[in-house]
Amino acid sequence: MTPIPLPAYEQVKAFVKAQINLGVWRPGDAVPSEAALQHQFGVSRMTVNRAVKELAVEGVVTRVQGSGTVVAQLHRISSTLAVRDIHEEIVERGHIHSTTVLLVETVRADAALAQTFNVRVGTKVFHSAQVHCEDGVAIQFEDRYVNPASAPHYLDADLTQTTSTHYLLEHAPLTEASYSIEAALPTASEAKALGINKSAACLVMKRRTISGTRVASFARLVYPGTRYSFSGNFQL
Amino acid sequence: MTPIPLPAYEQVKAFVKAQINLGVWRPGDAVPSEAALQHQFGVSRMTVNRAVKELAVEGVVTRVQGSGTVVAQLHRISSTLAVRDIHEEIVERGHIHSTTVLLVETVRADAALAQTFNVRVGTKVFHSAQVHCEDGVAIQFEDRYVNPASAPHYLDADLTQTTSTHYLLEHAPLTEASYSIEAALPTASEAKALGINKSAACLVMKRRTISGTRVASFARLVYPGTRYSFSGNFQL
DNA sequence: CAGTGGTCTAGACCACCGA
DNA sequence: CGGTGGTCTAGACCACTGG
Repeated sequence: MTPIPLPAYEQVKAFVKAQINLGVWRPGDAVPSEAALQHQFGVSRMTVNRAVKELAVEGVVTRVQGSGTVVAQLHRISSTLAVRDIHEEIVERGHIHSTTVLLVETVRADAALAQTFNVRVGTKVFHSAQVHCEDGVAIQFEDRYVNPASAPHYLDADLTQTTSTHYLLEHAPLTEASYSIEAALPTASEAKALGINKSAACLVMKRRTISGTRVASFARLVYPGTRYSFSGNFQL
Repeated sequence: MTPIPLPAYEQVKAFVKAQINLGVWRPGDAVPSEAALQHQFGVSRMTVNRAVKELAVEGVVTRVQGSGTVVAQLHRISSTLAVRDIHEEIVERGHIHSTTVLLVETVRADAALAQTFNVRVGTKVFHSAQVHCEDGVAIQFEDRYVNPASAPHYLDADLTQTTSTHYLLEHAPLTEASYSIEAALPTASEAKALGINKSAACLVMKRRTISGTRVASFARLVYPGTRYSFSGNFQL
């Protein structure tokens, strides 16, 4: 099968995972100590340590210093939900990305915006709205507010040539982000811009990005439920 | 600040991340080689290797054997979306979980089900439907099909005492799962069971789990959009 | 070819846990 | 206290990349 033999640490990982998947070791059971595995496989402790450490990172086992390693109670069904630049995402699927810029303006922060950006009410904030299309079909409405302190020249950006996500990553290095995904009906203007019915369910992602010590941007991304979905795969 | 000094590999990681976040090293720029960092910090190569390897796993840098290490082009905004047992999730929030079992039955697979489970049309498949409540408020409709080959006694499980997720994890060790999240309107029966309006947008998660070589279960989970959201946080 | 990262060893010291 | 995992070293050989 594999002309190139697996690295030693992968063999150790495979062995441990096999015991778990076959039900030989059940959740809560102890996994052999590093010393035991070291002798069993005839490898150094560093190698065994790497194998088990990676399994711990993957959530397959739980380690407690001084106590030992046990099979994780609930193999959590988790996977990395990657939030990418919409342009890259579309191009990677081999499709054509186009965008219509609906609005670019400067506004004064109201109470809600001020709280989001952690600034005083009345502070200037940039605002843009656009629709992203994949092969001509609208799949995302992007309503974004940008902190001028993080990207002072945001209004000069040509959003038809560079996505705002990309522009911001270039000009305000990302240090932190938080998001939420929920379902909602579109507003009247969103429905119109997306070309969908007002009663069509949409995925709404709200995302706040932080650059350094400042809140750099807040975006509300609306996806028609029938045209877009998040998906993921999880192994182990 | 820190009474306990950071491990050496963490110091190396912190240094590299700082250079990136401060904009000293831009996306695409080369990161110093392991040998260079080794001399700069006066630590062994294994330690430097661990630091940079972890940054690569986190997506901060990209490594190519023989070529070198560069700052990742797009710091992907990604985070682990953990899909947990609904019971655990509710209890962890300090709330009370209750469930109403609407249906438990055996059905014959139609074409779609047969394809999902990779079995022949007409094969027996278990089916259950229930509503999960948090402090008495319905937050999830769970429509689930289970492969008898993976969990032959699923029908005997008391779903009011054990969630089906938990039961399946106990009886059919999880090896793989895939899911998708989209927005949709509930079916008439789902709306009724959840006690929501038929035109209320919902999050719909479809999840297929694999145990060993068999598809163990397929679930359709419907969350009222106004009562539930997925959220996550991402750093670095 | 020289430089890079990928893997591995045979030690070592430490902090922590449970008995 | 002995056993555990967390970290670290100073070497080493290899596969791969680029010029």
